[in-house]
Amino acid sequence: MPELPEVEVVRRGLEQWVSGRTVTCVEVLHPRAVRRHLGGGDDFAARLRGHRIGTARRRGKYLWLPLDGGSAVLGHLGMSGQLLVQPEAAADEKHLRIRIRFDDDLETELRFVDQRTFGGLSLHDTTPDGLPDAIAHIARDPLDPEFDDVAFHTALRLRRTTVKRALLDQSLISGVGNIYADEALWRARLHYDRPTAGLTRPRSAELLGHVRDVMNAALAVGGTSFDSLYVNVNGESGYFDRSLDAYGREDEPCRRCGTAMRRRPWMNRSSYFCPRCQRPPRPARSLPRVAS
DNA sequence: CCTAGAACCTGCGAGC
DNA sequence: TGCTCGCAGGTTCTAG
Repeated sequence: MPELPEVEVVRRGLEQWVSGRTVTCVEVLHPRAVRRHLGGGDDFAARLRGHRIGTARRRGKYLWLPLDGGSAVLGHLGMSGQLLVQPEAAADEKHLRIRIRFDDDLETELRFVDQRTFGGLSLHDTTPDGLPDAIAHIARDPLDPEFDDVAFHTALRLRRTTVKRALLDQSLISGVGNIYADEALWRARLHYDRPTAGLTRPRSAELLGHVRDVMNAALAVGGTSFDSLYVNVNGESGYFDRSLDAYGREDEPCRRCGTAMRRRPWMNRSSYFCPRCQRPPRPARSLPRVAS
């Protein structure tokens, strides 16, 4: 479950069901699931054993479990990853990659399940503010109280790129993925191919406001799930798919003006937009030179 | 330095 | 029925 609201739903589940417990046993069933852990699967398991898990944290689409002793288990769900709290007796999932057991008698275990293996877990040292060192390059997310709106606008103006690319750039703003980018752009009536350099302060502030609004709305109903791939730690789906205005709505009427929504291939995926509310930028041409 | 595109995986549904 | 193709909520590495 890829984007910020879905990852936050998982983080809350981990905080409730895993934080405070002590690891006894770790089983790595697929090496790709720990590929970001340089020491490999055996090292991952050995370093985790015996440690108590602190409060689950998140930045953008990354989440982590701080351990006593100053390190942390960093997790990313990729495209199809799930973190599930399951009864120890429950049958293994087909794509179970990592199992973590605890020393208490709750008889539940933490499972990392991932069909496409783009996600994974790894162990890292943490910086003084508690951030795993491996994600120092990830920007704060828009729901972080310390997110710097002015710096974000300045960065947009400096980039020679387009607005959707910028929204998906996790070093500029984290947590936004393909769904919430399209939703925020639809709300802001901005075409995905608009150059960021032309955005005014009010325009980028408005866009940022829509990013926050749509993410908070999704969070309130447990996130977006089209299928059983995207679930919380108890395997339950969210309901925000019913409230999507742009993503996945090709040929359906725009909820503002009734025009048929369009889908365009974009960066090996898709962009959904209203051709009337979200007018494309003027065709690219060379910038006029200053008259001499 | 910066930006755009391909690569990394598995599975599902549509079309032939 | 069975095959191929296109498509999927992401990140990272490479080429230009």
